[in-house]
Amino acid sequence: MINITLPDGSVKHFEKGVTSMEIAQSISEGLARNVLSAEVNGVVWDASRPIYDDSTVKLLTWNDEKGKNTFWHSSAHLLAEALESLYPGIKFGIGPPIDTGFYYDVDLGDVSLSVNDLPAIEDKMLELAKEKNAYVRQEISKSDAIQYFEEKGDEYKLELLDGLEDGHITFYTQGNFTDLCRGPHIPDTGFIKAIKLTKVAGSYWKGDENRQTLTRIYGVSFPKQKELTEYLTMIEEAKKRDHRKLGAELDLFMFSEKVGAGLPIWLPKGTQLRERLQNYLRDEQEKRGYKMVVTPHIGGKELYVTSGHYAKYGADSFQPIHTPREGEEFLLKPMNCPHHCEIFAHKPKSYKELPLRIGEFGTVYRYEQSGELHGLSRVRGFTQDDAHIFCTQDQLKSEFLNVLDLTTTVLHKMGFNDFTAQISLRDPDNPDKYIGSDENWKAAESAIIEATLESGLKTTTVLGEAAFYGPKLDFMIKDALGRSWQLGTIQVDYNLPERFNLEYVGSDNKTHRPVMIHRAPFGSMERFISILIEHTAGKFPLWLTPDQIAILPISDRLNDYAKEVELKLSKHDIRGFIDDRTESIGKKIRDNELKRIPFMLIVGDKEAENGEVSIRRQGEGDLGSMKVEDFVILFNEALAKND
RNA sequence: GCCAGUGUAGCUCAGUUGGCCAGAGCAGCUGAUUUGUAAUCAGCGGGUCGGGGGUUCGAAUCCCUCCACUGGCUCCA
Repeated sequence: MINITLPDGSVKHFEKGVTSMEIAQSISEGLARNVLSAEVNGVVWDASRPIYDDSTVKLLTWNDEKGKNTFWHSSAHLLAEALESLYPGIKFGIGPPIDTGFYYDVDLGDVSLSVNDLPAIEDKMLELAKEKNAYVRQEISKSDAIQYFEEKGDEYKLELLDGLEDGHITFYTQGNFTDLCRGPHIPDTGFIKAIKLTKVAGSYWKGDENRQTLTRIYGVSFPKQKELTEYLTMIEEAKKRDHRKLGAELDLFMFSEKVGAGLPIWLPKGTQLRERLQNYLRDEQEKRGYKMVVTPHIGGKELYVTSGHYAKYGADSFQPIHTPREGEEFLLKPMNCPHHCEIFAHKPKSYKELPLRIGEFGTVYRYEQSGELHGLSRVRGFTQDDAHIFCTQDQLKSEFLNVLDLTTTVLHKMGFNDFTAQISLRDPDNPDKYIGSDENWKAAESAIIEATLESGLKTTTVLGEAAFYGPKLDFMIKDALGRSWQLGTIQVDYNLPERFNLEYVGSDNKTHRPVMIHRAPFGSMERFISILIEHTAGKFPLWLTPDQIAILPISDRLNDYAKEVELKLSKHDIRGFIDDRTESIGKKIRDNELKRIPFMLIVGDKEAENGEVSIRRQGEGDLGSMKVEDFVILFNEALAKND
């Protein structure tokens, strides 16, 4: 007999070799039907795997992230089985679960797959799922495993096997499909009731663009049909919030092929929004001791040779601008820091001037790869809410905390509460990718880690994601479709001060090298606004939205009264417009609802007589009539609540 | 940049076994209507079918190429 400890702390006795499934059955049949896998002493196992020693066991179902992972991992195997039966002879890369669903990378040889082929594959998967084939685990020697895949002719699996240690290799088989796999898996394919293959994409083997292109098939699966239907509805709703769609509907921005791909054009409404954001951010920064500057959109090529950027990015950037003077070359600025370094170097600096915080809404141009462009999120010309802080080594941590406070303050003001701070450090296996000394890197990395710890932010740490000149902290946030984007960024840099030979005179009357922090709380105005649009579905906070009110006269004869109302409200800094088109009131309401105008003020003869307006709140409907003065109060209350 | 897909009027879309002057709704314009909480009615104008090249008696439709966009991959100073 062995002792099994359950999450509630209770201990039950079972025969040696009991499975998690059997433990579930001992609790209830219903639970047993829903067990996907189990966490045994902290490791996720197959529910069907025998347990031989005293253990702590947590049964995992669809309600556990780890249970879902098992489910989706098994679904990837089912996809592979379906693919192999439909396209015999294909080779398999990897097929992991992801945040939502799973994918499998396959080499289809000469076959080219499109989304039109997916329904047939789904059907095959469902057919195989109905067979309720068990996922059977098998420990196998490395030589036998190699022999299996050599006979099958799957060089990808052989390459994966190459990195595995003999004695720790397992195969999983369900139906006619066997895969090299660590597991675990769900008991049988019958658990998978609903499947949607969502997209086909190219991917590089091992993520290396110099290696084979594989076909990646993405899918998502569920234990109940209803959950798939709900998921699909959610995706449809998310698409309605897409900033590219809303940006066009709300007349915020546009693109023009003639102007160029990835070069957003801000329309009047979008410009109002953007400038209000900038003003807000400028105020917050000036409160924190930043000094704003303006620098040109171009810079001499030597500037970027000095900074080191020309050597690293020159070939893949917008190419130099030439002038009538032979040999003279300028580059569109891809970042603001070299200009700011020149500002620092302009006059001798004393330690008394530090920290020096130089801020600029600086527009930069980067020749992003064509396949990368994406609405406002990834563009070739964008405006950073940039600043560079020059400080002493001692000031580094407090400056870092100051920036963390600024960033979290502005993100919260915008209603973003769900973001993570990603600490990006060096790839220890690839020191050649980075410039700067080892000591400096270590000092910078520990400064970031310490400050972030003190701030109490939700963090993740990723090795190998650092910039080439220093480690960084990025604020990651998700768009409507769950894709993760980097917004704000804070980067420590020991490199540029050296390259620009920046110095200050210390209290010891000796020269010292300042430390530099690059930081942008929004990242770029473009990307920030793209995320803001998706999070608010176009219903911007009242203080920020381009038009706060629309006055809708019921007929032409009320236009004069509408103007009176508009004038009164503008004296209270309430902005908007009169919709005096010769349209029915129903039509005007509909149009202004769709434009997400927060308040509609409907004025007819009754209102004009009494000095009133009839209020309609966007998305809520009629709030009844009130005096104009009372509306001002109502409006200011809504403003105060940051609605 | 790579893989796959898409591109017809300002917008959403129909039209593809190649064949009369390429259609609809919305938007726009003109006129009528002066309207009470999500679309008033009528008339009119509007398209190099993404650009270029080719096949064909004939191309929106088939082929090549370039561009843009979409979904991923890679990249992101």
